[in-house]
Amino acid sequence: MIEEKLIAGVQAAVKSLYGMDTPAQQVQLQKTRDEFEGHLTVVVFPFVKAARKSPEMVGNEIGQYLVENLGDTVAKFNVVKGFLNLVISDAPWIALLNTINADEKYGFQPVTNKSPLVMIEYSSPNTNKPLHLGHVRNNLLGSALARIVEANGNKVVKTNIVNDRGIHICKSMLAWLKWGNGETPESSGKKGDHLIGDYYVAFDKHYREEVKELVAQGMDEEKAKQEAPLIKEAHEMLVKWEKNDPEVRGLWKKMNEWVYAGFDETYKMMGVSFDKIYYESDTYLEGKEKVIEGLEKGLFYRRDDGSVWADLTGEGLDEKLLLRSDGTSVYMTQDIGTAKLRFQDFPIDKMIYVVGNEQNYHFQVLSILLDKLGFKWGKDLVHFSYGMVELPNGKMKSREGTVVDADDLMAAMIADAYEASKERVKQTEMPEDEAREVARKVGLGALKYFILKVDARKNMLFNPEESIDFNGNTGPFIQYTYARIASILRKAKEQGIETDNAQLSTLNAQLSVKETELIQKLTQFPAAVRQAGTDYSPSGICNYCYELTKAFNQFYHDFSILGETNPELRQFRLSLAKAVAKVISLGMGLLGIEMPERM
RNA sequence: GGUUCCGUAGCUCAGCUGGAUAGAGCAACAGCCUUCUAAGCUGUGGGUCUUGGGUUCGAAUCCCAACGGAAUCACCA
Repeated sequence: MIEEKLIAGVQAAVKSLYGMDTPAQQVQLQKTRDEFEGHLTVVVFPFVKAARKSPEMVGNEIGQYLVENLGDTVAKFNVVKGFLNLVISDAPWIALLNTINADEKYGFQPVTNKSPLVMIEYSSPNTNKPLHLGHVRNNLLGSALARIVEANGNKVVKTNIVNDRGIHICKSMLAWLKWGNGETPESSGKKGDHLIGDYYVAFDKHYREEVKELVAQGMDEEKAKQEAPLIKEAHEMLVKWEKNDPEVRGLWKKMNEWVYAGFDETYKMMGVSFDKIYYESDTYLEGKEKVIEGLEKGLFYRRDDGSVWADLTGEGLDEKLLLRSDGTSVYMTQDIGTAKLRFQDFPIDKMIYVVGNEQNYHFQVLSILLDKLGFKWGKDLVHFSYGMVELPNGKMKSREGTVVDADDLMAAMIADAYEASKERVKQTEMPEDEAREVARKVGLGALKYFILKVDARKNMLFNPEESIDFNGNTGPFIQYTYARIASILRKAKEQGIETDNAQLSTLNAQLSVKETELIQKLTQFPAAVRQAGTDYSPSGICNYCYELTKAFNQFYHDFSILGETNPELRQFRLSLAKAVAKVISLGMGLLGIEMPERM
């Protein structure tokens, strides 16, 4: 509101002073740097040529004009080099604070029937092992993105494509048959996904021993990998699965159910959910049809051996296989099939795939193919490509036992948070169940913030030796600030001070710089949400929340809220604190981070 | 080799639609709890923004090249 007014004011000033018409975009309005006095700064360089005066003179003339014509908004100004710094008067800030407090969903765009429908795919696990840290990054990014996109006024459908078929599942099944002795999640007390993961590992171990033995007998290693009895057996199982062999299918179904039950627990703890889940066993045949259709339309071509290809050399890419010579599907074909089903189920306007950056090429190709096949959203599909989580020694490797398990990690974070809270000197007496609940919020908050604050594109480092911090630029720092405000609001209520929907009018006191700048920070929230939506950037929300929190803590340190003797000023500060708590909670809520009322 | 991404303080990271003297956190050191929660606040030290060119009033930010790192280029998924 203030900014629009100022931009119009500068336009009018330039027109009146120098006779020049200025497009609004050319008026550069930015936040004044901390070392100068002011809230907003106009960069005057663009007007210097037309004015034929020095930047300082131009700044002074425009500043003077603004004070004279926008006196209710611009209190005073100063000019440093080519920068015109404007001090905004108190009244507009108080009005803004009122609007923030009046709007429960401040900064969010409403979703209506006319809103575009955005489908977001994330998670996409294999059913042969439990989720690890890499999946955690995927899930947190995906679910945060879904909330951010929704907050920007889109209908969102969260989807998950589960890779439930293929040779990897057969490996687990085979190992379970051979060495499982009928072990179930109930009999062993293990989570289903961990149980299946253990058999996958067991398969791998025995298989490698077999290969080693064959090599020792003089067989070529490549050949040994194909000829090892275990892998041959697994392949036979896969063939049976594809032929719908009742026994294999029965076992497959049973073991997948165990895995899903395990995943559900993990998802629930992580706080992620889906509106629609697809299974590759349902979609992998669908793509074939689409490819044949494309073949008939002349989009693709068939080679002599019967395989089907897309020629993408015109797009600067290679040729891509779509159907093997034996007629079976490849990965790309499955994704086409999944797209087909999804489009039947939902009127998709935009599709976002949250998938690691190792698949950049795949999605480049998929976009072109879907476009050729007539999916209106194919061309503009978004591959939200994120970097790997690396350990100090490089990637996680299951063979070396360096995989960071999602369940273990979350449990460890919660335990750490619990300990940290016990160690605190000023620990208020808290019932045990509340202490556990707070530890859950704080532990998970630390983990989520740690992962989401990093630019998604970048590879990030996780050191299992060092526990994730609870101090500094962290989730708990922000949660702590929220809890402090909650505590103040509780105390205010106890003292009979009204904190609900108190609309402030002009105060009988002058606001401090820290106070007006805090309101200014609050007014930047809608822009932060918008920016995060257009950039697909959860980390932008983290940055914003951190800056806001830091600004509040400085204010909190310097000023007393309940101790303020001027009742109007006290009311204002309560109102300000309340708005900060709300915006923190909305922002962190977009990231899936919960706020504790005390900690 | 082709393509894409990354390179900012000892470490982990912001800042990148061009604007003022490049910022946080961690780690180190020095302060602040009889006062609304010290998971906080304040201060000190720490930089050739990988390098070299270019564009311009102005470049960490845009362009080109080099160097370093990562991913990918399967009848695997």
